[in-house]
Amino acid sequence: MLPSEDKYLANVSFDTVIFGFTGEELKILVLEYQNSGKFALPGGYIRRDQDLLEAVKTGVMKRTGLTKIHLEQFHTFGRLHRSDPETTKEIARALGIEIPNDHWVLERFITVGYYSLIDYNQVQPAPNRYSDSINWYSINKLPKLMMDHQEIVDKALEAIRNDLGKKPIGLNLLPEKFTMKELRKVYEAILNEKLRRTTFQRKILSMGILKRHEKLYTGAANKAPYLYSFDEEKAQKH
Amino acid sequence: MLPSEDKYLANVSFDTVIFGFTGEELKILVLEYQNSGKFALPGGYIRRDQDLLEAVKTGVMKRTGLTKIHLEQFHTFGRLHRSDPETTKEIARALGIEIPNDHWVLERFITVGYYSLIDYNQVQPAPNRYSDSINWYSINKLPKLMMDHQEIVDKALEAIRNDLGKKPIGLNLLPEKFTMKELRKVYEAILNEKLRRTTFQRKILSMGILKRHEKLYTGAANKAPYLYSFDEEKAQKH
DNA sequence: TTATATTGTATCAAATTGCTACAATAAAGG
DNA sequence: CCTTTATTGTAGCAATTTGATACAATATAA
Repeated sequence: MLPSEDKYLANVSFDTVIFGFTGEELKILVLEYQNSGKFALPGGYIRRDQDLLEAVKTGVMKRTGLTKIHLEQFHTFGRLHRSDPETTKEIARALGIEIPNDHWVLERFITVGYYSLIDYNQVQPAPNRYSDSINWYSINKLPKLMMDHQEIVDKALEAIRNDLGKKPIGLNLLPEKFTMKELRKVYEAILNEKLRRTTFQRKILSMGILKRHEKLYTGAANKAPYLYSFDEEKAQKH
Repeated sequence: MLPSEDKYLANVSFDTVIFGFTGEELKILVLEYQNSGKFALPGGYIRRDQDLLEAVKTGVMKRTGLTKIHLEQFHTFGRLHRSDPETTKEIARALGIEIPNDHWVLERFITVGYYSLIDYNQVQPAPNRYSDSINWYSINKLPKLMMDHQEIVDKALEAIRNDLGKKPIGLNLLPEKFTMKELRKVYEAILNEKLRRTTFQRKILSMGILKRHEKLYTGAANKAPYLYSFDEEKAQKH
C-alpha cells in the first residue's frame, strides 16, 4: 500500500540521525531495505494534520520504542537532485510494489534533518514495514548510504560537536545515573579526541548542573566512582 | 497572475532575514503588502528545476540588487498552523486577486529560514510585484509581522550571535575596507552589548585574518585609524 | 597487610582575558 | 607653530581560566 497524497505533505520529508553510545563508540541506527540491500537513515513524510516536530518524534518513537526523546533540528537539505526517483522505484520493486510514474513519492523532496540522542541500552530497534532490518553501525564504519544520507550524517556530527560546547546534551546518551568517566567517554567519542581527565571533571562540575549520588561499586580493585545525574533545578538557575 | 503549480514545489517555501548595518544599528528588510498593510519577510517558493540555495540567492538578489550574497541557513519552521490561508487570501484580495479555494498557495507551508548579511550602503531595496514597499527597520523597532515571521527573526538573531563566535561573519555587513571601530560596532549591535575596545582589537588581530591598509583621514581632530580588509589567504591557513 | 588500579582534588605553571595607562597622532584654535 | 582635544594603537600587569603534575583516598585481590 503506497502512502496517500491526501494524507501527507508533498515535496517535504524528514530524516533522523539517531545516536547511541555503547560505552566506547558512537553509533547510529541505519535501515536496510528488503532485497535491494539499500541502506538509509530512518525518515518519513509529514502528515498534513501534524507538526513537523511531532512527525519526527513519532518516527523516532516507532524505530526505538522510546517515548522521551531528545531531538535537535540541524539542517535542511534542498539540492535539486538530492532525492532520486530511481532509487525509490528500485526499493519498491524489490518489495514487489510498482509505483506509478506520476506518483507523488517519486517527486523531488526537500528533507529536514534532525539528530536524536538516546540511551543505547534501552532501545529495541524496530524495522519499518519496508525494511529488512534496523541496526546500529559505528559512525566510523557505516555502510554506503543511499542518496545524500552520508552527507546528512556528516552535517549531524558537525552540529552535535557544535552544540556540545554550549549545552550539556551529551547526557542524553547515558542512563539517568552515570559516572564521570562515562560522561567523559561520551564527549571523547563525539569530539573524536582525548580529553584531560582532571580538566574535564573540574569543568563539568563547575557548570553546576550535576547532582552527586551514591558510589558505584563495580567489583574492580580500585576506588569506586560517584554516580551523577542531571540536576534540572540547578540547570534552571544558570 | 498566480504562480503555477507546475513550476514550484508544493508545501515548501523560504524566508530570509536580510541584515544591514547603518553604522549604529542593525536593521532588516521588511516588505509591506499593498493596501492590506501587512508586513512580511522577503521570501518565496522554490522552482522545481532549482536548488533550494539558488532559489534563496535569486530571491535576495532581486530584493537587494546585489550579486555576491552571504547566506546562512538557520532553521526550518514546520508548526502545523504556522502558515495561514486567510492571511494569504487577504493580501491577494487587497491586490484585486481572488485565489480559488483549492489553489496550492493556500495549502500548508513549511518554510526554510536563511539569514543574509549585506553592505547596507550598496543596497537599492526593490519591492516585488505584490508589495508596496520594502524598507529597513531597526531590529528593535519592527512593525508587527504577519504569521510567525517575528519568531523567524528571533531565531535568526540567535543563530547569527552563535555563528559570530566561530566565524568572522560580521565582516559581511561592512564595505570591503573598514576600521576596527566599525567592526567592533557591528559586533556590539549583533550581540547587543558593549565590548572592550582594547580586548576586542587584540582578539580580532590575533585571529590573523585581517590585512592592514592605509590610514583613513576623516578630517576629525584625532589620530587616524587604519583600514582593514578580510585576508582570504591568511584565513585559509587557519 | 600489602599491592594495584583508579578516583577526586590540590597545586602550580602557562595561557587567556580584563583593565589601566600611555605614547602617537590629526586637526582645530590660538 | 605650539598647545589642546579626541581618538587610536599597544604595552603592562592583575585576574581568571586552562594545562599538567602530584598525591592522598579508596575498593578489591593476593
